[in-house]
Parts: sequence; C-alpha cells; structure tokens
Amino acid sequence: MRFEKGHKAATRRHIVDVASRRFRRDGVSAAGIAGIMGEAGLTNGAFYPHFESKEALVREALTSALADQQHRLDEERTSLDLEGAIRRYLNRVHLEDPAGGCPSAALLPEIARQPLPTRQTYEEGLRSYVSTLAALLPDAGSAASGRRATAIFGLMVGTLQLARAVPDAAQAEQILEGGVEAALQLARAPSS
Amino acid sequence: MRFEKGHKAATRRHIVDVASRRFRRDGVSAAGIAGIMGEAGLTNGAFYPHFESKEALVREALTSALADQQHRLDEERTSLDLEGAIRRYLNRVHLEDPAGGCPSAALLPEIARQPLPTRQTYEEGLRSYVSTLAALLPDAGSAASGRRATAIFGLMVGTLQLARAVPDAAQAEQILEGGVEAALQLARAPSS
DNA sequence: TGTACATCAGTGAACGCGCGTTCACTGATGTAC
DNA sequence: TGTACATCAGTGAACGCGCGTTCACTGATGTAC
Repeated sequence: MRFEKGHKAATRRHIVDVASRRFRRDGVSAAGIAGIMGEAGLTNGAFYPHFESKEALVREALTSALADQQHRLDEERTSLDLEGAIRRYLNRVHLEDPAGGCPSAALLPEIARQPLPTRQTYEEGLRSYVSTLAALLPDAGSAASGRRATAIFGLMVGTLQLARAVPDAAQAEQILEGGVEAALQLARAPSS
Repeated sequence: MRFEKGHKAATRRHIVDVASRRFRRDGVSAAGIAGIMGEAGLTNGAFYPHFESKEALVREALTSALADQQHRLDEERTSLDLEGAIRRYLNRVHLEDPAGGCPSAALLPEIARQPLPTRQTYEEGLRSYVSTLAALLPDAGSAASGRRATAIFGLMVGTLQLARAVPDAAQAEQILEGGVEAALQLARAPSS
C-alpha cells in the first residue's frame, strides 16, 4: 500500500482522539500504549514515529480534550445562557460519558501529578475556559467575576466527580441537582 | 524472633496507614504493593497473610483515610465554626499534603472507576462527612441543608484539585481564596 | 520503457522492568508428654 | 528437666503478564537515469 498526502497527519490525529477518550475513561496511568494503538487499528510499533513518548501523547490528548470542551462552551454561549451551560455540565448524559466529557472531572488529581509541561498545558486550557465562563456571569468584566467563575467551575467539577463515584443512581441525580442550584446561586449573587 | 500479642494486628494497621498515604500521593493504580510493603519495612511476601488482594487493601486504606478526615472534622466542630472548617480545607497546608489530606481531593475520579464494594465504602464515608458538615450550616436540620452541604463539599473538593493542578503557586492561592469566599456564600444563603 | 534505488507508514518481535500473586521455607517461641 | 513437635509472622525467590520502548524489516509507491 501507499499513502495519500496527509495520511500520516490523519493517523496521528486519530491516535490522539482515541487516547484522549481512553485516558478519561481509564485514567492516564491505567491506559496503555498497546491498548490505545489497538483501538486505533494499529500495532504497538507505529506509536513512536508519531510521538516521542507516552508523556508527549498525554500532553496532546489533554490539549485536545480541553479544546473540545472549550469549543462546546463557545457554542453554548451563543445558543444557551449560563444556566443552560451549567445544566449541560451537571447532567446525566455527561455523568455517564466520562470518556467524552470534561477532562478535569475525569483526571484532575492525576493531572496534578503530571510533569510540569503537562500541568502548564492544563493551566492554559483552564484559564481560557474559566474566562469564557466569566463572560457569562451577570457582572462579567468585574474584577471578581474571574475568581467567582473559577469557584463555579470547581463546584461543577467536584460535584460531577461526587455523582460519578456514588454507586446509587438516585443519589447521584440528587447531587447533580444540588450542584446546579448552588452554581446558580453563586452565579447570581455578586459577592459583597 | 517471636512476636508479642497484637503484633500482627499492629503490623496490619501500619500497612494500611502507609498504603493510605501512598494511594493519595501517587494514585491507586500507580501505587504498588512492593513499594507499600517496602515503606512499611516488610518484604513483598508478607502482604498476603494480611490482605486478600490489592483491591481489599484499597478498600481498607480508603476507609481509614475517610475515618481520619471525619475525625478531623468532628474535632473542628467543637473548636471551630463552619468558616474555620472551610479554611482548614481550602488551605496551603492541605494543598501541599495530598498524602495526608482529603481522599476525595486526591482520588475521586479513580474511586469512581473502582469495583462496587469500594464505591460503597466511599459512599458511606461521604454520607457521614456531609451530614456532619450539614450540621454546621445555619439552617441545620432543614431538608435543604444536606443537599447544600454536598454542594459545598463538591466545591471544596473541586477547588482544591484545581489549585493543586495549577503550576503557579500564586494562582493556586487565588483559587483557594475564591473557593473560601464562594463556600461561605453558599453556607450563609439558605436557598430560596 | 525498463530498472535500480529512495521514501515512508506501518509491522511485529524483542528488550528490560515492575506489576500482583504464590509458595516453599526460616527461625523464634510455645506446648505436650 | 528434656525433647519433639506445632505455631506463626515474615522472607525471598519465582510465576505469568503487561508495561513503555526499540529496531530490523516489509511492501507499496515515487524518482533517477
């Protein structure tokens, strides 16, 4: 076989997509190269012509997942209000799809254990996401809005994680609802 | 050598203590039996007379970490108010000590991937912690207080995780402060 | 037009290593008679 | 009082396995002359 132009770049993107889902589903340290390459329809050895190391793939997969999330929020910004965005996040569909969902909810404690370059990648994605969220707040632009957007995002991440960990589905639903209420309260009440 | 009475039980507790810290520091899947046993001053083979499997140890270590956290909150309840408890959690000391700190902040996404018995163990510890937290709220005892205590805990967990992941120490501090503010706002404002 | 060679994405076996787990054994003490 | 045996916490080597990584190779196509 011979490959059309752009084939290698497309394969590379495909590997990143598969990895990004696997990392979120299984965790970074539990997801292996062989499993990722197999799911991408390739063999072990094809990995290293594309990436320098697993760490490099983690960085790219994280960047990709953060960009996806940012993209989703950007779209919601035109079609939904803040409440809509919060409800899209603290939601049964999102709860049941860690692999396709927010990388922070799936991976935050593990990200904190990654080498510096990976954490810097994360910080950038977080900053961008939070500032988009801040723009949706009633007091957008104020000094306090960025800080409160961060707290709201922390609430969303922690709440989704709690709901996912709890084995009882009804209790998980309760947790999500309580999270929505609290997030809205924070959004509506500019701090003193 | 021969062992005084209670020696084996003491060794077992020591293994659980070491494991509990290692899991929180490195993650469950990244922490190995050999490393845990080595830090406990024992060899590999001494593990299985004490525990059925790694999974069983995870369960016990999680129980132990949850109980420690509960115990700390119980103590704070008599010496501090709610704000004090929140500030003890969203705090630089806690930020820098994942191994000795809240198991939810260190492990939540990984707990969500554990087998059912482990998640049930977690759910029990969570329920107990949250109801202690609810008792500190101004509207303690009301139907809404439990739900809001959960949201406040979600906020604390997510915020601490964010602060730990971010490489810049000053930004981490900002995140913690924003989390304290938001948590207090939620605590003070009984929902409509 | 034909042939020799370069290119290049991917194959698949192998590397050393650490994982969770098993097991025959050690050696100090207690107990039976 | 002495001796044979049971008890028991822990040792340390080994098991099969999957990890991240390396590397000689394949085979289809493009290029040189």
